[in-house]
Amino acid sequence: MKLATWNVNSLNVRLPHVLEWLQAQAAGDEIDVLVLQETKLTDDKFPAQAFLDLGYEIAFFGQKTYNGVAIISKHPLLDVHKNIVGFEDDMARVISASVLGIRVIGAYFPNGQSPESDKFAYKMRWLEALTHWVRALSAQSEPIALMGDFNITWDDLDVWDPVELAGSIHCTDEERAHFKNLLDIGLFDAFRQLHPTEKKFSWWDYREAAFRRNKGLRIDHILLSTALKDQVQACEIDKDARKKERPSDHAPVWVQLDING
DNA sequence: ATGCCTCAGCTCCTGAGA
Repeated sequence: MKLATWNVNSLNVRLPHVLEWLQAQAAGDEIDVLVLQETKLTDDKFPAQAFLDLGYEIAFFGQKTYNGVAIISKHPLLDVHKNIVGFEDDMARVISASVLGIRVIGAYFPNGQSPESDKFAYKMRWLEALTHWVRALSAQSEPIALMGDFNITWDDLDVWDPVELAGSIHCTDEERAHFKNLLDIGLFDAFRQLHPTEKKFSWWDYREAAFRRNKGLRIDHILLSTALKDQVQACEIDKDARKKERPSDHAPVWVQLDING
């Protein structure tokens, strides 16, 4: 079973990339579940048919201009929820479903802008609510796959220049403390589990030729319940997707699990 | 140059992203 996450920065612009990527992956082990962030589409504009034509089921939750999330799945999507249950939010940031007995959560974490801003305070409240909700979910029997654009680096290995970016957004102690709280629920970082010392990034700024100079961050993550630890076979960041014409600023991340389906 | 690039929208500039 292969799970993936990708912040596409406008599905309207990136739809051809996503379809091409799904089809290219299908040459090996196909993607079973893909969660998307920053679709930037209201639900009436979601390109549902394109995914249905490839044999995928879909669930989506969007809004105009900003945010917007979706789940694309080869298997039935059961018990779909939009946003963090129990947290009032006027932004479309989370969609979750049960897929083959796994509680899949696709999330677009708030950016936070800068530690002094109101947006950072919102990010802290949002993270608090997410952790509370995921903790409640973890008390149930289903293992969890929390995937998406976290907008948080776990540690300095995830940062191209940890000295220059120390204490800046995505790298603050407060954000990383929330990341640790999520792990403490009983989740592990699939990429780091398989690549303990590799400095690899999932996002590069469009500006300053950041991709060419590999000035990036690893902020897109797949956290899995520890019950799945022995089943993890591979986890990679597909940097090639960032090399395409008109790419998203994020690369997709996928994990292969030794589970039927 | 966080004035750098990209995207959406009450679109020819502005706000936001990270």
